[in-house]
Amino acid sequence: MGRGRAAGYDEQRETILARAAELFAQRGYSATTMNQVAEACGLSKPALYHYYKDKYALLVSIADTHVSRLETLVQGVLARKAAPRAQMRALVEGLVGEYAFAQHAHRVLTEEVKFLEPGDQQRILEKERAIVSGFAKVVTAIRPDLLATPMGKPLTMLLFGMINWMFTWMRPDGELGYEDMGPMVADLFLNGLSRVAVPKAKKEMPH
Amino acid sequence: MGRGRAAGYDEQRETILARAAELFAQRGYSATTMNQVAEACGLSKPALYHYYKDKYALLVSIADTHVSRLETLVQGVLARKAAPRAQMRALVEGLVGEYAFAQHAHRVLTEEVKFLEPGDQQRILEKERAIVSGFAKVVTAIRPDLLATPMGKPLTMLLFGMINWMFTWMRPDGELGYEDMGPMVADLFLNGLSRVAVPKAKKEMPH
DNA sequence: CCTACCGATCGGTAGG
DNA sequence: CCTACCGATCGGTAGG
Repeated sequence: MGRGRAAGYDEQRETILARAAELFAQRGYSATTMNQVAEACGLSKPALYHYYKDKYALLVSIADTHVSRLETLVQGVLARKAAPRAQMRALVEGLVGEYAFAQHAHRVLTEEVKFLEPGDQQRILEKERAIVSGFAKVVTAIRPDLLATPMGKPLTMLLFGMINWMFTWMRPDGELGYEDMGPMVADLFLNGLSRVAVPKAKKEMPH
Repeated sequence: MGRGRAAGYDEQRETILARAAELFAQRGYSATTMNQVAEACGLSKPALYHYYKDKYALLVSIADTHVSRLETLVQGVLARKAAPRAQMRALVEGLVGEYAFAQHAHRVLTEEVKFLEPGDQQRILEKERAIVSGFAKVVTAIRPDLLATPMGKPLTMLLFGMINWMFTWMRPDGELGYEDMGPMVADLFLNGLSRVAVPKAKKEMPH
């Protein structure tokens, strides 16, 4: 593709996005300068602006690309009908793998959403909600009794906490790699979930 | 106490710290302006600078105060000798309670550490490591067989993930409050931890 | 002399 | 694709 565009235009855009994601993840969106992005890409600042309209376009593109990949992954797992516990393992391992593949983009997605303008933020949070819903559906398939409680979503979010937090403390040279973590997380969560107590007489909301 | 200082000086400093923590948590350290901090405190900017040397002093003070409270809490629980599982419940519920009490400071501690200068960052990460160590000690007291594996610290960090991530999704008007979450997290983790599989023939590092 | 503050403006640097 | 800049806004401080 690229009639009218130099060969390598799209590749260059992807490279820029990856470098920008790394810088945004390390220093934060608002503390990263476009000079730093340009330098990391081996480009002059005007050259950088040839590929992306402005700094904000980089942020939106990183978040959009990543959250869409995650959503596709979740829909794919749910489409393959399987036992709930097997689906949960597939979801957890798939998500950990996706994050390992794009850990900088993932940290940007989780920590820099606050810099998105309302419209973009809403669109991306919508996709995040779809991802969480997919997980929550499997959680309540494993523990149908939780449907009568307000615990389904909180338990699902605890699972996301384990996974999302991994990328703040794991080091690539650590003893365990991402491929070890997926099963460990699934194990811990599934074993815990099976036995979580349902509080009796959980307060019904008055309205 | 205030020989030479006006009455209310220390109270004013605490108020400023709380307001700054809220702004830093919402907008990020580097995107928050000293004008915004001053305005949130009902002070002029020069008045604000009367209480804190500069913007950076606010960040260090927020992080230091909060991490020290957490460390004190953990040491206190460990000092009261009790059964490991009871200690774990006390740690989790204590930590969740501390976070609920200072959720803005907590988000600053977890998300804005990157803006600390190397010396300050090291001192604070040291305290964080002490906190994690306290938890890890109880984890291996519950599952002594994990001492022979590299899983003790990762499992502990999964627990921190559940707790730290709570503050990104819980809403004060949600169906469940922080007082409900502590027991739920402890339940999920303890039930899961008891049954986490130890992979056989875990790779020994060659050096 | 002190503190607690205000209106105005400084030197530097950001995105573009 | 570069040097050279701009409009604006930042953190921090002067005099009073």
